[in-house]
Formats: sequence, structure tokens, C-alpha cells
Amino acid sequence: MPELPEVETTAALVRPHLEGRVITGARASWLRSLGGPAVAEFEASVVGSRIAEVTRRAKWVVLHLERAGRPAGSILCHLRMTGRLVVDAQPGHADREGAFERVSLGLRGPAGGTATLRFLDVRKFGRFRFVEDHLEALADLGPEPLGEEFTEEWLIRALKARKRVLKPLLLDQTFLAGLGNIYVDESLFQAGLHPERSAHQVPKDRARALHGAIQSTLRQAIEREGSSFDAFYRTPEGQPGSYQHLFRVYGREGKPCPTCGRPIKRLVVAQRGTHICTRCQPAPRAPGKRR
DNA sequence: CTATGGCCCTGGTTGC
DNA sequence: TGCAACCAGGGCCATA
Repeated sequence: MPELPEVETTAALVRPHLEGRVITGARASWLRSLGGPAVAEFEASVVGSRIAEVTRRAKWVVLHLERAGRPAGSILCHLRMTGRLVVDAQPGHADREGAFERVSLGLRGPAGGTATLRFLDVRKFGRFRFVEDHLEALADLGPEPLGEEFTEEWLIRALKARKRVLKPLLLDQTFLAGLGNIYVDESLFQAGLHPERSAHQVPKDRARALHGAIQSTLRQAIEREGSSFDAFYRTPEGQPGSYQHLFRVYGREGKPCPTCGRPIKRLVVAQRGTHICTRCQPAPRAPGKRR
């Protein structure tokens, strides 16, 4: 579920509760969440380390660890579809959410106070794993859409170089890192591009429009702490985001296009539900049309 | 290289 | 009301 804006929000809200704290214990009730090693091995890797910094890379939350002031690996957390990070100041609650806890870390603050970081994940697709070298572990990711490397010129050239359908290319994290199904649909709509166009046939001015659309969509979504439209995504504080109120096409099948009023259509592109306005995002070629 | 389909999981919604 | 089918903010892997 969570895409870049939701992960950015998660990292920002969890950061002040984690930075400077020391990990005093680790528990895992769903082994696969750890992405490989046994619980004991994971525990040995992280217990005793201090969380020096919390950052985001693409859809990953990165907890940078230190021992005796020196770098000591990282915890990489990917929320996938239903993952959440929450910090409890009090001992864990055994409510409904507690049932979805997959991993947790005990924490001690510099002043002595304790807390618990919980990784909750209904569908269990998410990951909460330790790596020695986060740069190596995340080396295959493409540029950050809000980073310096992602310029209009970069996008123009990168699109031209790929012989792929546009939407799946934008979802490919090795091409551009952080977009998911929602923000791709929203960005393509805003740029007036049909999701099934060939990347290398996108004209320069459309590529520029797409660049702007991606950045403005993500920035506005971050401002609103992401999108929430069912029980799943909540910020670590338990609040829903509010960007869903600004969706122009995603999840709006049959509702009027905000630009031209035509009903939004839903199609499937690369196995993903896809939402477009057929007028504002003209198809690459009129399929089956001849005369 | 690119594309496709299965798979990992659970829960909410829809339709008969 | 009951129940099956379908759907979901993701990504990996094997196969053409």
C-alpha cells in the first residue's frame, strides 16, 4: 500500500521517538518478516545498538545503527501493502492492533525512559530486516523522484532509452524509486499521458509535463501525510492521511473527470488496476480502428 | 531486455 | 443471511 508519501510520513513521525535510543531487545512473531535470519541472529545483530538516524530511501525506512559511535549496519523496513510502524511509550496494548504485530524492538532513551517500536502488518508482505550495508542492499533502486538526480532532462533521456509500456516502467523501482499504483495513475492523468503508451515515444514536452506532475503530486501528498481510504494505512500517530480527497482518477471509476467531466474508466495494465480519463489521456493508437 | 503469471497473505466488499 | 469470488497503496521469481 504505502508509497513514497506514506513512507516519508512514517519516517518523519517515528524519527523523534527513535533517534538516540538504544535497542534493548527484539521479538518476532512472524519469522518471514525478518527476511531470512533466525530471530536469535537478528537479535544479536541489533540489540545493544543505538539508532543514530532515521531516513527514507524509496519505499524503505532506514534505521541507521551505531555501536560505540561507529556505524553498525541498518534496519530496513518495507511496509509493502499493509505494514505500519508505531511507537508505544507504554507497555504494548493487547488490542486489535496487537494481533498484527510481527516484529518489535524494546528501546531505552538517553534519559532512561523506555518505549517499544512495533512493526504491524496484516498481510505479512512487509519486511523488517537487518543489513550490514544499506547502500549495497538498496543499490538497485533508481533515483528519488524528489532528489537532485531526477531532472526533466534525465526523464526525457531515460524514457527514450526504454522500450517499455509507460505505467509498468514508472512502477519499476529500478527505474524510478518510490512511485506506486496510486501516484502513477495520478501523475499520468495530470500529465495527460495514457498509461499504455510506449516510453520511448513520449514527446519531450509530455515528458516535461510528467516530470512536473510526479513531483507536484508527491509533494502535495507528503504535505497531507499520504492517502488513507480503508482501515489499513494510518500514520504512526494513528491518524489517516488526507490526500485521498484530492485523487483525480485513482479509485474514481465512473465519477466525472475533474477536467472534462467524462466518466473515469478503469482498465488493467500490467495486472494493476488503472484509472484514466479517455479524453484527457488519449490512447496511443485507436485500437481496432480502421477505415 | 521485456512481458506475463504465480505466489506470498489477510480482510473487506460485492454479488448471487 | 451465507458464502464464494474478487479486490487491494508491492515486489520477487520462474518462465517465455
